[in-house]
Amino acid sequence: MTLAPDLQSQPFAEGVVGSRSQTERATQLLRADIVDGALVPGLKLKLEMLRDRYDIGAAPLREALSRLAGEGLVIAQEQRGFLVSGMSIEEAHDIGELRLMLEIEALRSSLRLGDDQWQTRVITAYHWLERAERTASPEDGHLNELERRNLNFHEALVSACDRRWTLHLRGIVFRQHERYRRLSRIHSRKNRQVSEEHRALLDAALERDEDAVVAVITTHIRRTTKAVTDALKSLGAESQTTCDD
Amino acid sequence: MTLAPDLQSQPFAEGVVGSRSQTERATQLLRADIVDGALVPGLKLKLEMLRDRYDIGAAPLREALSRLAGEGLVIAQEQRGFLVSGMSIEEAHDIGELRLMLEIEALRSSLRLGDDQWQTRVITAYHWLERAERTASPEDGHLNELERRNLNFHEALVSACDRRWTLHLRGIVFRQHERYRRLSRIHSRKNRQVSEEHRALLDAALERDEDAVVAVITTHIRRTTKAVTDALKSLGAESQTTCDD
DNA sequence: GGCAAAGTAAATATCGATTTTTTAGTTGAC
DNA sequence: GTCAACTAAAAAATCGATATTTACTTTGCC
Repeated sequence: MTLAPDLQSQPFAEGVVGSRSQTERATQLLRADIVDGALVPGLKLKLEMLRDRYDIGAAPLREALSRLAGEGLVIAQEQRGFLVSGMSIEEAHDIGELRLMLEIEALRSSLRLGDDQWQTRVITAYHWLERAERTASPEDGHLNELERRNLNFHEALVSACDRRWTLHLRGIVFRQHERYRRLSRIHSRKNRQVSEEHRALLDAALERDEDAVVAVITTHIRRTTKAVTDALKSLGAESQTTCDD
Repeated sequence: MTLAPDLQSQPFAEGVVGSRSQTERATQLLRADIVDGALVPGLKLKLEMLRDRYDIGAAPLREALSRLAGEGLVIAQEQRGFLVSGMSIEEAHDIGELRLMLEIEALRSSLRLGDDQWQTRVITAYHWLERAERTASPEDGHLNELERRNLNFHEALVSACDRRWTLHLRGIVFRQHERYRRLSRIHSRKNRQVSEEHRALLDAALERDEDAVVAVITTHIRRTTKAVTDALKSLGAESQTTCDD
């Protein structure tokens, strides 16, 4: 069965705000703002407010919100509008484990199927990330850039996986995980370890050593998740709400 | 037919078609029609057609479709409307394995946390299902009823799980899996084995024997998935498309 | 003063009409 | 005959206005 021709290849997929449709634009903007915390967990998403913020009409906004509700970033409350889905320590843990499971599946498949192009994508993405990791600055724009390149690298690693549903769910969970990472600004610290893990990931991937990759990714994700829950605990910052209506 | 006694505990309070909002109604109707195959894979979902079919305006329909796109049942094509997401042998396999993974996680958690109420729910749901399984008839309405009670039973089993995201993803995948089961009418056959597995599942669950439950559910899901892919192979019926934008 | 009912303001949900884009069909030049 | 530019019809996306529903505030009663 033919693969989607145009969707995969490009490393720098997201962020294309130049979409022709308002709905698409709204979806991307909202997603970005929720993931990076500009729209805080539990916040009521009033249509008028969003209309002002993005200069997009109510209809496309509602469609975008519905879409995000399907992904679980937003909660749709019957007759009472939408709100940013909550975050909690328990969910952080849940998400972390799911991310690990899905990432492992996707990586295994990708390592088996990856061809030369894949290899090139991985190497390119790694160097791009590595460059950003070296210049550690707690500045905000840089943090965004780092997160973007991190996404890009992990995406490249699994980009040869042919299991569409695994990738789909992985995408949903990855975004949630990123949201938690960002909430608990764990970036500047431990950068050393994380960088080393990325390097190890690259090496093991290029060797097609599945077990090694799994071992590294497990440490990598578990460490991150641990840091997130620790940060949340000390923050005491929580909110509730389910991930579905 | 009166519905399940208490559908609360879990995130997915389905089945309530009497919702006040058109969007909710549309979401449920569309979901049901896609899962049971009334709207076939790959079908273009034209707004006018849906308006006639459900007597619901375009705006709520579009919102419902966006929601389903987030869940992966529907594909949203920029500026070219929506279509029912495709089905293929490869995806059947992918979905099957994901369902297994997620079901295991949810079951483990549920078994540990389940209280008396949970036990009651499980037993009730089992008997309800068992009654339908006994009267095997290939008639259509009965098939729907069977699938409904099957859903109800499995939902009851995991209903004590407190991992919201696991449940959310499990829900998405369960629906897809059901869709495949239905596409390849594997119901009437093998009913014997399936029924036995349900019984084994019940017993092991009430014993809180995690490993036994995992063993049974593994056989159960793998068998089902195998039957689905076999049926698809002989059917030769496939269609493509990705599950993400 | 506290509580409940009524009324007002705010926000959501939905419709109908308009604009834009895509798809299909046709014509005409090479 | 093939391809491309143009045109007409269809469909999708979006806006603006209206109808509902919810949230808030005031008022009247005990």
